[in-house]
Amino acid sequence: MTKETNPLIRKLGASIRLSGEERTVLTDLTRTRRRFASGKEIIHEGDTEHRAFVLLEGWVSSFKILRDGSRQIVDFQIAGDFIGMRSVLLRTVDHNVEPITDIVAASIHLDEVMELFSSQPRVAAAMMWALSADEAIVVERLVSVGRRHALERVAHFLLEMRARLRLVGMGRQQSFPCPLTQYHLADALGLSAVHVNRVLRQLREDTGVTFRGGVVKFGNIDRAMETANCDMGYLDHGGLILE
Amino acid sequence: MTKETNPLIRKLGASIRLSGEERTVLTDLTRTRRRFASGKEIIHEGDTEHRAFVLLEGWVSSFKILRDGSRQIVDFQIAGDFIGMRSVLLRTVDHNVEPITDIVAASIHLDEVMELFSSQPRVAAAMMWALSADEAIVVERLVSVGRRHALERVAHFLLEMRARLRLVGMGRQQSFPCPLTQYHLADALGLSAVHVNRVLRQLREDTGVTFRGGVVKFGNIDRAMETANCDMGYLDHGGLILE
DNA sequence: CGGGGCGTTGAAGGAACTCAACTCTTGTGG
DNA sequence: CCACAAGAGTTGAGTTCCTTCAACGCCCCG
Repeated sequence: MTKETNPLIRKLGASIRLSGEERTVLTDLTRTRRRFASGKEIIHEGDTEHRAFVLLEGWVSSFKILRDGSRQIVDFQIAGDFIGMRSVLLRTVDHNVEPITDIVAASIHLDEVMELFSSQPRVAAAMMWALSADEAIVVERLVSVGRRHALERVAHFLLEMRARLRLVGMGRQQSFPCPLTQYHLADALGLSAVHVNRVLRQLREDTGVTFRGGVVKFGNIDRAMETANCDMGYLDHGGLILE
Repeated sequence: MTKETNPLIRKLGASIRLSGEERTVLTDLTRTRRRFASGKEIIHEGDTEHRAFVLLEGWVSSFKILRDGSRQIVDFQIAGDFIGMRSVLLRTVDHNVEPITDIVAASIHLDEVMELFSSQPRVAAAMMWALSADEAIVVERLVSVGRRHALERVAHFLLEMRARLRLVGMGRQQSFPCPLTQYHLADALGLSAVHVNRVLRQLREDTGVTFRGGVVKFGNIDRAMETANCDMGYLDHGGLILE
């Protein structure tokens, strides 16, 4: 088997063993590719036209804006992740999506997905599995923001991104590329940017983690894990239960 | 049409117009009923045996426990809500579920749901719609915990529960039954119980909202809405987009 | 070379927490 | 029927974590 370059296939392949036909279906599904520039919102809260995508390259953030202008980032998406699926069945879109980098995404049509459920139930189940895993990430973020201290929150987040990226073959054991700013961290973790900065410094001093120049490096993974006070179990779902 | 008493049918009926046959299917799905006592966990984190339910009577909480013993409640479920669906496709269950009151629930088997997708695609879509709406609630809670002050958070939460209960025909314009304690509020909203108590007092003085004796009463809904700084749009999904 | 985005640091203030004591209610068993 | 315990709610005092405000440095790009 050649090394898989389609990140969706790579990701779903982690949950079930995909047949040749199933790979073809997924390849077809991600055929209509489109580029979007960083910083230009592709989905807006309140839209009635629903758009869903599979992200193939780059990073995006999904977020909500409050009346007072503050922002809560719900999650970041990386290659292989779905975008906008959560509200695709609802009347109006309930969040915004903005590329953090320039991205390549494949647009998904609701009809295609519905069709998939009857023609390719295994693939559909694998999609549901991936969406469940995405939801688990949001839930874990809620736990972080609700009950963890800033230091734990940041350490936990960086380890989470490391694990997610490795799942789609990006990043290494001790580091990963990361286009986020400290403002992104702040808005994702319910902190102020100033405090994120201070916490990053402490994290650097304590565990050798650096967040600079678009790269996150871990000096000592174990110490970072300890600081995060977490085992990342919710990310390693170990394949779809159907298999 | 007689007044619907099955809360699942009532809820899904809000998203699509259900045919007689579809109602029958849903009635069958919720036929195997079981009682559980309050306080006795019915789903545990780490379980490999997966159980999903539809809640028919009572309230439950879904939560995670951290190493230090603190608890983050992810969401409460009320009549008509699904329980445990999020991790039903994952290898291990990633959260705990505990009845807050004595409950009646119908257990759902994965096979039945899979079957539903091929035999009753409209019903399946309605189920997905409901699960999307549930996820929207979790996302909105993340926004609350991340970016709203305690007073807004509590006001917002009480208004949210009011809206959810009305959707399944429980509670009134100005009040609803609520078996939660201040500790539940605290753990759901990322606050301490002591602070919840103070905030409830302020809310009572400001807007006439009372939280006592198992009942929440709103003195002045509009002022409460103002305090919550929110429009509840994410709850009113106005039916499935397919229709 | 000037501006803007991002990062860094200090100082001061505030929102929420912890600790601790006390009250109120409820249920239960003597 | 009362005593008592356990759970829930209330309040005060002191503390901590995090925020806000403000200033400044860096670096890249137009």
